Amino acid sequence: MEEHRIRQAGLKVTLPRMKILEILEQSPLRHMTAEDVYKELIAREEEIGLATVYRVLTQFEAAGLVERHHFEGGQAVFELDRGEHHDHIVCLDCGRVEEFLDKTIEGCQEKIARKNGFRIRDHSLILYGECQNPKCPNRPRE
Amino acid sequence: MEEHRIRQAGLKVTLPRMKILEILEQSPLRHMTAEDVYKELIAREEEIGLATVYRVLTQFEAAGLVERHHFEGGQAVFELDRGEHHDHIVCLDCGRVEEFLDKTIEGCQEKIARKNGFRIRDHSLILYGECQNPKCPNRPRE
DNA sequence: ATGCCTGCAAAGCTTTTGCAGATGC
DNA sequence: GCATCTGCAAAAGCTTTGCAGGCAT
Repeated sequence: MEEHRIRQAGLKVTLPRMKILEILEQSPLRHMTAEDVYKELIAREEEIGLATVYRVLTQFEAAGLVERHHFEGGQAVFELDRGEHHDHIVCLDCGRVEEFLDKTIEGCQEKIARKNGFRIRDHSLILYGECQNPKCPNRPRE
Repeated sequence: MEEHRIRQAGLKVTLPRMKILEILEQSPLRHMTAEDVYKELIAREEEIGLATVYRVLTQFEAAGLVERHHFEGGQAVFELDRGEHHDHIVCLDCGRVEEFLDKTIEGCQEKIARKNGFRIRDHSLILYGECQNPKCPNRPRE
């Protein structure tokens, strides 16, 4: 349950934190912007400010509870860290996000880092394309 | 020369465009922020506004002359498109950027896209780590 | 009781835009 | 000459911060 994970992160268990964690766990969108979370709070009639959403998400990130990604489009998206690393493939038309993990690629990255004298601390791999979902509006971005 | 490439992009050949393209070609930094370009213009005593730098870089991007990347840190970086696709490895301590190309990874990406029913239009692979450069300040980011 | 949290409003940063004058073709 | 371009300043969009009051422990 949320309470424990928040306390374990060294944070006080407060209503905003509980609610935000709950939303991240329950939402069908696994990748949400701060605005998305905020709107969902509004929908649930919670009186929590956008600034708090940002603060809490940043704290959760520092605590390793969530990951922050920078997809195209300026807004950061947040995703609950479920412990399984993966990369992303994003549809440029409908915004759908799929996750994938490729052992070969992960291995190559290590090799490349070594060859360049780097110790990898993190990486970001995002594929952008057009998905074949029939419901995808497949409209070119303006 | 610059003149031809600008005209070919369907843009009028103007002093700001020439200068900006020149800077991108001459700078030892292959990855520059708009601010970097602007500062270099100042250094060269050109009276070109930051807004123009952004406008021109965006036009160059649309024309395929430059690529825009979003490394960590909020600012976009621009890089002359020299025709050879590559990915990036960025030092979190000193900001140094190395380029690499791995055929295996590129191939895997295609395979992953196919498996997920996507047609890839673009991708972004950035490794973040610590470089072993003796001059690297190797200080942890605050 | 104390120190951490929150809401609000204001500020910060990067990037974009409106407009009037300037410039390339 | 006319459309495109530029500089300036203002606006926009996302995110952070200051502050005074509120809440968890």
